[in-house]
Amino acid sequence: MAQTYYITTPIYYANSLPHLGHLYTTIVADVVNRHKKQRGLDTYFLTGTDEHGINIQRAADKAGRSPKEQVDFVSGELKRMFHDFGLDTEKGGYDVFMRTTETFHYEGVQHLWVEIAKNKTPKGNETIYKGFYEGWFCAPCAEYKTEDQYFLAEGLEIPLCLIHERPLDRISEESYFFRLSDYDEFLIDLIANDPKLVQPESRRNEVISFIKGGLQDLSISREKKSVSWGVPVPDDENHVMYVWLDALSNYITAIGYGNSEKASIGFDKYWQNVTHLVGKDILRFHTVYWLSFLSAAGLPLPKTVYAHGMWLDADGRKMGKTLGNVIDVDVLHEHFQIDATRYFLLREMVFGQDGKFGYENLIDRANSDLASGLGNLGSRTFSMITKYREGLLPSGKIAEENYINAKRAGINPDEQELVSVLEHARDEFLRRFENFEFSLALELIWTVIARIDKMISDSKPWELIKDEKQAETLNAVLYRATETLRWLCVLLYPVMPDATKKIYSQIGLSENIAAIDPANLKWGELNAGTKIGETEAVFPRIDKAKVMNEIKEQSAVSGQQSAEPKPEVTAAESLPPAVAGGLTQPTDNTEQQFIDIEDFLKVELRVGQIMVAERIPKADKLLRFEIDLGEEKPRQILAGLAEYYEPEKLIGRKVVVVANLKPRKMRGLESQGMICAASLEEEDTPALATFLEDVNVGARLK
RNA sequence: GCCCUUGUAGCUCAACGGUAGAGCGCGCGGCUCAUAAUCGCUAGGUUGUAGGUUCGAAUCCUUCCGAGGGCACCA
Repeated sequence: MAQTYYITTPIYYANSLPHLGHLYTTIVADVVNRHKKQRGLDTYFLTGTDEHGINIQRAADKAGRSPKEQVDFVSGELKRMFHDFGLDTEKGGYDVFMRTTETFHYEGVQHLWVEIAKNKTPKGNETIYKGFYEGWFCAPCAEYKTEDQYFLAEGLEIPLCLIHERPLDRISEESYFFRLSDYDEFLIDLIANDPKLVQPESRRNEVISFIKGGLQDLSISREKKSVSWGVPVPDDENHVMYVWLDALSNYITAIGYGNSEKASIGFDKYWQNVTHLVGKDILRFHTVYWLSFLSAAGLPLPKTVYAHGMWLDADGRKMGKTLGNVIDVDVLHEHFQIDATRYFLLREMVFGQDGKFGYENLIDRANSDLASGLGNLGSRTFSMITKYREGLLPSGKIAEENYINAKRAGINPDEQELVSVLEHARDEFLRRFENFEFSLALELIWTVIARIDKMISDSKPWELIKDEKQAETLNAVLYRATETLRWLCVLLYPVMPDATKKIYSQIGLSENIAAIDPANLKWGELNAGTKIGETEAVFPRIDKAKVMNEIKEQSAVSGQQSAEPKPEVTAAESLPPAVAGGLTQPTDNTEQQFIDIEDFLKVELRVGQIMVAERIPKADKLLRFEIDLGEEKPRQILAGLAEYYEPEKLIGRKVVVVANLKPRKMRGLESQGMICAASLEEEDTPALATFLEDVNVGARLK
């Protein structure tokens, strides 16, 4: 019976639309999955969406949908993207698109809860207990605030909400807790003793030092009255499970843990050898929490949790809407071959580190490595076979009496030298692949390509053809090039399934390379006499200037569009909250409050022009502005925009300023007002309020 | 604020105590089978800064400057 291999991407949170990050993780998982299948393993590949929680409710409310409609929409969009990029089941991609709103998952995760509750922690305590979750709560936001979401004003003890700048309430609610604090020693032993478990090493060290800092018990439920969109806690109708327990357990429920619907997939079979791919931002949850949960339930642990890095723009900055440096997956799909994108993603990023992604870099890679490199090697080889040998692959054997001629042409009569090189490259490639060193593995393959190119250039087949005595030398060159290409197709198949299949069939072969184990490749198995198939460019050269222009025009257009509010969102938002609230919005804490015109007029909004904008040393978020409001001198105003805007680019811009806001000190600097900006989601880039018409500095808004 | 990582040729990175390398890009030359592809050659770095340890430092230690990351209930 074949060994099994189970690989997962995170299930993506269904509150935002698909982006490059989703695509990247899923492509890597797909590559690994195809590779393991080639190696003969019985694999299972999971991706999907995480569909519960307060943020889903909010996203749904904002879009005027029910939570179910919201998650159906987002998971549909994600599936569409995966389909576009050939990652779906029909194309040999994922085996299951998991959704946490499915009934079998409810069953499974409830079963898991009960199993955990039955057991004791490593220190002999109850694993789950009832207590109170206490935190700083902002009523207008209707949520608990974490440390980075509030600030302490000078002289005050009660923190203020960063959004509303009003005091938070200290409140508590009943909650079930998982006794995570009992798992610190267990986790440290586990992670420190198994270097493969948490990778890469730098992240592993971070996780260990985090655990050493001490673990707090984890709240794993919320009262139904505050969060209703979730899996009910077994035997307590007042609670639903809170995010992580629900989300993480998808990896086991999807293959049949605790439910009968998926039992046939085989929990016992696949759960014995698991690899989780995650983004570095959620590594902790997949190690500290997940390993503890599993252990508490008496279940086997995954073999590897690998955290990959983030894609930055070509200049190394985070991608964001305001900077306009987001890589648009639809643009990728429209302008680039899927396989070129796959190759780029694996070749350009050292897996585990951050990487830079620019369309220009992608084009350069595609042109130099794929078109000029692999593609051209195929093209020149097949063309020579067609021209010189009527399209039939000659034998690579050189008779002894011709050795001298071969040597004269710079060709080693003994092909064993090349075979050793190739075998070594293959073994090394596989080793690097096992270690998730994709970029190194691919780099190595390209040294082989260079070697064959050099063999051709050195032996000059176009001259060999003129000399009858060199017929066998020429044959050997052609055979060696073609046989090497066959090997490369098999090796590169997981990364570029489509292109390698094409090249393979251009060689004239028809087996399914998805099922050929590269470890079993043997030199010489390519038969002489093979008829070269139809040849056309597998990697067409990309006209850089042209494509870059098209992309620029396109993003200019879509930029304008996204500056306009999307109709569906607008419609929903313009409804009174009571109507837009949907099914689950609790009405108690969203009391509708109207203000009088007098109230509004108390707020002095004025047009200001930014004269100076600069970063503040050691402050991640704050920018310091000097803004001309038509007063004697410009005002100093601080605003938390540093993550979203380049200060230099803001100079000269006219903005809306709250002019009579009580001055306040931040980082030792006094802020004399506030700049108005709009954002839908909290993590959205705030858009600065501005004017289409020319307007005088100091003008009042009313 | 505390902790960690990092700063090497135009770009991406390698060398991790012993005369600084590769790929891409640039320049020149050769070749024509090939997707203006390919082959060869050249150029270009006092290895962020200032000290120290050592026979010898990009590599170890310290200072400073710059960049990135981690410091939990948000998936």
